Amino acid sequence: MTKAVTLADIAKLAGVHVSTVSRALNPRDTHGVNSGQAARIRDISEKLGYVQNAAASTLRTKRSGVVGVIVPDLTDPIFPPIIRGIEDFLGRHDYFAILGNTDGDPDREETLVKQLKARGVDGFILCSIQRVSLIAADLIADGMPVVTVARKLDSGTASSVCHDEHDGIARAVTHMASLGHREIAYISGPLSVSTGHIRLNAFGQQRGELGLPEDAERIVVARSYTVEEGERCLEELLARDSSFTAVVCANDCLAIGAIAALQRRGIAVPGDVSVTGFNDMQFVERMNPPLTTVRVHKHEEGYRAAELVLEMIDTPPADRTATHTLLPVEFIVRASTKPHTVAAARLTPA
Amino acid sequence: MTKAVTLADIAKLAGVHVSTVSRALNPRDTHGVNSGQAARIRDISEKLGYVQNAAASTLRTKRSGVVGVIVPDLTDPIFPPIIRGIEDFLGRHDYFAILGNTDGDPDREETLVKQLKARGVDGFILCSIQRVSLIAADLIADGMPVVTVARKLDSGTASSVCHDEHDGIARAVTHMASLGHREIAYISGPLSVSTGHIRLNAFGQQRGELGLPEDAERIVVARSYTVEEGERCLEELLARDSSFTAVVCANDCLAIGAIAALQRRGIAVPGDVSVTGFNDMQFVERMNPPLTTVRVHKHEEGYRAAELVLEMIDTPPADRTATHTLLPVEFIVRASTKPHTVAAARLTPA
DNA sequence: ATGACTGTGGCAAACGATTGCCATTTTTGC
DNA sequence: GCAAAAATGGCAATCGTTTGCCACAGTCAT
Repeated sequence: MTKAVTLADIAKLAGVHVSTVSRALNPRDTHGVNSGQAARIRDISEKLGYVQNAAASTLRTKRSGVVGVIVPDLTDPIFPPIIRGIEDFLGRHDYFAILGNTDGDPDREETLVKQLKARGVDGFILCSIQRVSLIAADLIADGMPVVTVARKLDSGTASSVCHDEHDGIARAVTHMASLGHREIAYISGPLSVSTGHIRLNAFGQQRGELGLPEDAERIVVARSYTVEEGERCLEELLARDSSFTAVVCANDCLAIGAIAALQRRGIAVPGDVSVTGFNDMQFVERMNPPLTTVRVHKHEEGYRAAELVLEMIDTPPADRTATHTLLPVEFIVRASTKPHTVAAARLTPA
Repeated sequence: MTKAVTLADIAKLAGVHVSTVSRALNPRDTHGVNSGQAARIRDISEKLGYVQNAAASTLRTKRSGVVGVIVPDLTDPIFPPIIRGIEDFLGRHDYFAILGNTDGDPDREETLVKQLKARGVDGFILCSIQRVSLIAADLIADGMPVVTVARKLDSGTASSVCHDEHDGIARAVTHMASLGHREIAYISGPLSVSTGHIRLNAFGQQRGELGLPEDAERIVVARSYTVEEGERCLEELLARDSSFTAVVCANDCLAIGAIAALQRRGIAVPGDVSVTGFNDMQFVERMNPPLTTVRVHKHEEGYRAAELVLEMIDTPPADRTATHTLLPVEFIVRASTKPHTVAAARLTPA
């Protein structure tokens, strides 16, 4: 393993003290170095292929250039684009991300946060957080920069970057109504996370505003945002009452599960029942049927979140103020929804 | 920001020297500490909530507990499960991964490697590497542990974890042949990466072994593993000669693109042309039509790769020996392939 | 011309953990 | 019971950077 070039090596070659080299190489240092001298030093450093030893620098400055990113599960297709956005912004500023998966387990999340803190991360981006989180509260109380992405804290104490989920769901409901559907079911996400909560509220409110019949039986809450839960919830819905002609789902995975369950029972989508999702995950436009859904801008969401943490890192804790960014959504009509017809209203389970 | 507990804090409380504390807390240290004393120290450490300062430890030991993982693009659906596998193994051993995206650009890869080295990563897992790579060679020559995953070096100098791609393609070709297809086209991946090279060879060989007609016109090489390239390659194929009844694709994205191009021209899949993919990405079973493909075990692939790097890290460079793991594949028949019929053989572009 | 100031450089002390070496005590072997 | 060896603990150096402070010029204002 070739030994790395250090400041001392450069100093010796340049015939100056290491502190001078450090200053010449570090533009942030207010202590001046003769510009000719500085140029010469930078030259030598370049020639030797110097790269700063991150560990030493971190030890001294307490700045690691790393932010911790915690997600429930990287393999959930919603996260890769968000993370990519985060990494793209961080990379532009010589920062890196360290990733952790919680699988939705708050204990695991706590361990992860502790480990990442020990590793000296400069801030956290949390995609895993529930509406109320002791972990996040502690982190913030400790002066650690924290931003939540795609989710937010009820308390609003952490900066967040989310989408206008209320608008997204409202548009889905309006779309269904404009297609003539009146009996609209809803598969909600878990209410312990902001997305579940906000979207369910939005559904209820928009249904009211459009004067659609209210029926608590037609709302079922999933335990997680998964295809399996989508299937289970749809079965539950059917078990309760099968007179709905449309199902609005709190996200794409739930919608995919719902569609699978419907199709398995011989109920055509959108022939008999229309379904919408939320997120516009990759490839949902190629599914059978192509999914009508709410498009969110995942890359930008992550990018903005990274921007926010880096800003916070450069702001003393006392001067920080939580900002809540709401990105606009788009509504994408594809083939999983169609106008309501009387014939279709008679569901005919196989 | 609450000040972190250090060894010195514990030492003061325990009335011993910091070196003793360090040894008591570090099971690897051969220098013994009286077990009663050690227990007492561990107790105090526990009570104070001590967590080791990673920067200091890294600086001293040159071990960071971080491995660099470099992928072309995290949002390519093949990578998240692999990375998850990597992280799962690393996490079990108190290691973390730092991720970098190259977007297939070797320059970007080089920069990334340099930055990660400066950050003191203990090893690299490369998913981005081409068949011949100066970067990888340098890294290895430098004594850095390197394992490539889902790809390998022609030189074989880096350990690798891959799937039996030859078998995968052979099975796809055999499947097509057993369905009665004889005019089989192939959309290859870029030949600069091992997957492209190996799979193309496998196609040629298996086609020969089954006594199928050979026709160089029916092979087209994609510039990247993307849906767009799949579409372009299929158009190219059609432009050359449209008498094929089956298309074997080097991966799922290419297959999805090929199917899209076919469908856009009014050619039914699998009615007129059968198509296979490779990888069995998430959700391809729900596409239209559900994709017949070769399943690879992505999580395990990553998991094994992580296992390998950690082993290498614990082995002095001189004692290391490159190992090449070949995981078995499964062939999954779904609905994008069907028996060849004479009627279907007449392609009728819309 | 003198004192204050600015520009530039060096010195040395951190940061926190690890580890080779020495010193002491205890244990062991004979 | 004695020498040799093992066990245990402390000391101090070290990893590579950063930064507060001091020192020495040369510059400027008075």
